[in-house]
Amino acid sequence: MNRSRPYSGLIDRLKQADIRPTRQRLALARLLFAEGDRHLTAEQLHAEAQGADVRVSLATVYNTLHQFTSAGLLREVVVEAGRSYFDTNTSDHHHFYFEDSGVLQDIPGESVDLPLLPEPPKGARVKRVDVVIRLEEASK
Amino acid sequence: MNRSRPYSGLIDRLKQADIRPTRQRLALARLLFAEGDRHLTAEQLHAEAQGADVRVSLATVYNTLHQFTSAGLLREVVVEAGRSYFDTNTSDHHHFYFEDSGVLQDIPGESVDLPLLPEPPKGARVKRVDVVIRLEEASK
DNA sequence: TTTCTTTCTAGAATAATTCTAATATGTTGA
DNA sequence: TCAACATATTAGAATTATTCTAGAAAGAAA
Repeated sequence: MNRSRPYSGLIDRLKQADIRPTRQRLALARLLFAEGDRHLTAEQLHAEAQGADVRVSLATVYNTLHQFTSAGLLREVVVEAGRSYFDTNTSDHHHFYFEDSGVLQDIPGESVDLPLLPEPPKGARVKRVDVVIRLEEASK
Repeated sequence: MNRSRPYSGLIDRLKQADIRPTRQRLALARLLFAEGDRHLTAEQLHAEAQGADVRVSLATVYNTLHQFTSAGLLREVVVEAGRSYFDTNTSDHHHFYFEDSGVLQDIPGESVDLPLLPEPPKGARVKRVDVVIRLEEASK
């Protein structure tokens, strides 16, 4: 990464996705994509932005997350009613979900396979397969 | 099923689950378990109850669905942020989700296997594995 | 610049769900 | 059976996550 132009890569990334690289979209993109794979809710990203002195409204956070998702820069993962996580890893992969803490985590590698995927019903096409392995404290 | 004692089986089922078979719980159980596997939201069950002249409040529908779920009579399935489905099939199985219509459907048989289930992280135990195959209209 | 379009924002609105506290029902023991 | 207690039910208020609205601000184009 080039420290002197921290946004240049992101600007291109947004442009390629046909998303105008505005101040707040860039700032959010930076928080999201700066390092490693992340799984954040809108509230979490909003809080993180506040902490980083990036002033964005929650509505913009939602808008941006949805735009990024439609553009394929993020993937939305639903593991709990009433809360959406946005995953910066858009490749084909699955998740561990720690029910006790609410943490969502990628399952590394190709360690889950679905060799016997059933035929989709007539007239329907498979859009995506979601696999969530729900975990709880071993002591329970 | 014995038509003259439509509740007797259900009463036992609730009692075995340590749930007091009250008027409204029985009525809801009847709607839920009368036939085949079902996937309902609280709102849907509430509406169905109204239609069947069963007067229950929405709060009771929620309470009852959660009690049944904790007792293992139902399984909660989350496929969309902000909406919970309750599945009367509690055996190990997976789902088709028709995104266009919001219909959730069991995948018959054991047609999905997970032969390479990854090791759960230390200190965690697998509580459940959820597989949702998301479908959309083939024409899209 | 000037103009036009898109984006951003605060705050209101909505939807699903949970909470509250008053009332009703079910259960138990005399 | 009925009194006494525990548990359920209810309407409506409260909460939470999210979306909508409409005016202000910023970006793009000429």
